[in-house]
Amino acid sequence: MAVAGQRRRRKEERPGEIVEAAFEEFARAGFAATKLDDVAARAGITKGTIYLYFPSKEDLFLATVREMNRPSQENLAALTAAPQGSAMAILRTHFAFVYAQMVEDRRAREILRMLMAEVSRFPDLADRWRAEVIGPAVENLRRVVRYGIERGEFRPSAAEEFPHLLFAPVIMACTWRLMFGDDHALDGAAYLEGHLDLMERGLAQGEG
Amino acid sequence: MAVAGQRRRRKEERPGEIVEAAFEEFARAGFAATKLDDVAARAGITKGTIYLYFPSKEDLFLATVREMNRPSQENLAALTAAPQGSAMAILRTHFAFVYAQMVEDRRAREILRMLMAEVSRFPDLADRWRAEVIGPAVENLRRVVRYGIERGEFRPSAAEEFPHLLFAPVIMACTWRLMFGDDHALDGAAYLEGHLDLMERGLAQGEG
DNA sequence: CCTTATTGACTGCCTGGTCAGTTATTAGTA
DNA sequence: TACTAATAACTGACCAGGCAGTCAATAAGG
Repeated sequence: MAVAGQRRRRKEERPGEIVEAAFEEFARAGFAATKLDDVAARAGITKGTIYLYFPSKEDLFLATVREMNRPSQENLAALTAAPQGSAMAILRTHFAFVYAQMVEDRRAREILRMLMAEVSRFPDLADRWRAEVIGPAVENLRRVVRYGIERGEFRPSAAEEFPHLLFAPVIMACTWRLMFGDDHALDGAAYLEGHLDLMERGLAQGEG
Repeated sequence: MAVAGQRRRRKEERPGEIVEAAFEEFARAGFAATKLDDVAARAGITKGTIYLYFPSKEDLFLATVREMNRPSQENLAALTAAPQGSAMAILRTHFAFVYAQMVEDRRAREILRMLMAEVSRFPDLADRWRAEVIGPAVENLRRVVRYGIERGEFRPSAAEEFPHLLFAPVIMACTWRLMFGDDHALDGAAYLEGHLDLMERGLAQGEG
């Protein structure tokens, strides 16, 4: 067995390790300012090795974003199940999960930052992200709203056309934390509760 | 009088022209990827001239962000006047203005993008922005919510602690447009109307 | 000993920043 | 008004350093 710190042949693990290191560096410095030497150092290899697995810096960036998106894509499937019970209860569960995923988890936030920063360099990346991740998420949310309306639980509202309005506080919290850091983050539990409360009142059938 | 296209001495106008050109380039390419030669070309001068007015690329970036923030800062003052009439009416006017300012105006959106992309490089920039621009805006919104509660128009809600929740759809629309382009922008008027409608229902005193 | 994953020194290009020189402008003089 | 001198805004050629990408040499594994 090879000694740690020495050269080892690891064809299988390398790409994942490189992407992992690349994510940290891209998130820290942005695409242009990231040095492949630093990525390599973080992965415990040298720059040359990166080029055995990725043809260019741009390709490495693309691979990184795709890889980091995978968990949320996979989790989305579970949420698309046929709704039952109170629509509001579904929304509660849904948003509790989404908060944990997008606001609390640093990686998801950093992906948002990276995409926003680099869309002009990779226009098709944003398109794919919308088509594969965001679009379905919006559609899923819309389905729950419709379900609530059919059930007589919700009134008809703009939330049916723009489920984005319901999702907005998540993006707000995400952006806030990205910009002002963990120290100034909005209090997670209270904020989520407030979000759900306002949403419930906003959507509810009421006052006759 | 000097002929157009020839060298001219313009000590007064230069800084503004350079900042203007820098904004376009920074917005297009981000901080690291922006070339000062391009900025100079856009401003109709050469790189050397930039260094007569700004000591470094970083200083130019800072000056650019500050300059672009100025209009929204100045407009904010006008909105902080003593509230009167329906609180909801104030919110309507307020958000109509904010939409025009932040969602429709490309420059404000690009500022958001630039700040998000580069905050890690300029931590004090984010701090100042929060202290000077965002903080007062949140406070202003909170004042209107309190006014509405005192008036018996609004119920007590999380919007008092987190006015962010009311502002969130603006950030959402802003972010959406930044990422997916003008072609996929959310329909401005209908979206704003939906935002206001949900907000009104969410905040309103009602159902006894 | 053969294969191949990995290295690390090397290249060429790019770009932030410099500075000696150039030219428009203004002030001074007649 | 015409000419000259002094000033300083502006230029552009020029470094110096950094970094993406290359490749011949090396060493681990079978």
